[in-house]
Amino acid sequence: MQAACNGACAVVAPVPWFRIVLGEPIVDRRTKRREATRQEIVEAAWGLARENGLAGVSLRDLGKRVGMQAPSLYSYFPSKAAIYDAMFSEGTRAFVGRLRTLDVPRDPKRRLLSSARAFAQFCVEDPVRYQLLFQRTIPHFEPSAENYAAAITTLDLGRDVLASAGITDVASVDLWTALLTGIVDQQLSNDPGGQRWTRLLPDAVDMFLAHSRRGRR
Amino acid sequence: MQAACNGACAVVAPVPWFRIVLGEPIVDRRTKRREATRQEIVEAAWGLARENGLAGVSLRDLGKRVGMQAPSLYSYFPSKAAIYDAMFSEGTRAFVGRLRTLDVPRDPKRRLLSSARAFAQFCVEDPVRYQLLFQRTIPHFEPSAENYAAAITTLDLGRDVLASAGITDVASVDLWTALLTGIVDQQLSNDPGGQRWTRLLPDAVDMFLAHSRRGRR
DNA sequence: GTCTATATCCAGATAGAC
DNA sequence: GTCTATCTGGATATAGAC
Repeated sequence: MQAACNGACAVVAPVPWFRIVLGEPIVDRRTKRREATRQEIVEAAWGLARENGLAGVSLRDLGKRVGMQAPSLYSYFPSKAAIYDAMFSEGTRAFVGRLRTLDVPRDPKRRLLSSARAFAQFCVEDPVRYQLLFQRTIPHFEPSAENYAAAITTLDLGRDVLASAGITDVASVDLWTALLTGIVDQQLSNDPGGQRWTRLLPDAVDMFLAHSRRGRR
Repeated sequence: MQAACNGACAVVAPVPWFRIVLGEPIVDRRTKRREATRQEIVEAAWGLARENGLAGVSLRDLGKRVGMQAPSLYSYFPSKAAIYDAMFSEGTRAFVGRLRTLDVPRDPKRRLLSSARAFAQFCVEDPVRYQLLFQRTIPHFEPSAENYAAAITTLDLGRDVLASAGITDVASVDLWTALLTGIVDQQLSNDPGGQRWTRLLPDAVDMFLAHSRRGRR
């Protein structure tokens, strides 16, 4: 394939930008292969992060894991931050995908509990992903503007669930996010792998709804 | 005792351990001076940590700040971890000191709110200290066994406050810690310097007490 | 105790041959 | 695209003179 396309078409991209924007499949074999390798690198990075922590991902180890030398990674990503960014992007996509599979019960209480469980489950099942997406603890990395924006709109979905239960005032929403993230955080840091805190979710929903209803009387 | 005094008096300890434990003043001039320098180093380390993050404390910078070359620090601490440990120890001492200044209202609700406010205030006023003491996010550091034990017994004081309000079951205690730490965490990460979440504390206490009382009927 | 000099190790990133 | 070799800079820690 290299031989069939020497010289010119290495420079000129055969796929116009609007086809990418419209989400059409990228047919060019080389681009496809390249994308597959990028994906492979990102997955290896996740593996390393789970083993050594997010900050423990080095390009040397990463190269070793995908079977190439560290500098070769720069053919696929312009910097290490770009790799983190790709991970971040993949994480938010996974989160959106998870939300889509969620059934939406009629009863507000069930609905709130359902979404809370989904969120907690998503966080707890992959602490490193949680750390990258929701905590901002990694030394010199911040997600790119577009990725960050995507994450924000994603988190607004949680607000919508509350709104559908008739809860819209800022104080209540803030109280709910504090309660939910507090449960997740305690679970992850004090009983990783268990469910000492996540099992309190139904209790938490009861408590919260009773209180916010009382406040609205 | 070796363990209770690592670093400072590791080589020659002119002061018997029980005098330290009893809190008697250390009279030896050399030891006194040495202790003062150690304290100076620890304070400089806090300053650096507040500016560059906990992981951003390097021995080079630290030496520069206290006016000595980096290797000279090893005359005062056997390792960088020992410096973190001294910071950790100082942090827990500050926390205990804070708790002591706390008035203890008769009314359980006021008492709970009072302790919650004290905890939140302590965390929020120095995020780096909070990170070192209560989150365990710093790369290769874990507090020494004794320091960790001290911190644990300290945190048990929070449990005692709940017990004095008649709340002793694990689920309720866990729910309370999740709620409290969730508020602090949201405050620190989403509105640093403000009080968007901490001002919800009275609300949170109301909600929690109403729910736990209902559960005990 | 403090210094200089250095050891050792690791990181991300670049240059240029092939 | 991938490699080797290297640059640059950072870290903790040690050796030994003074």
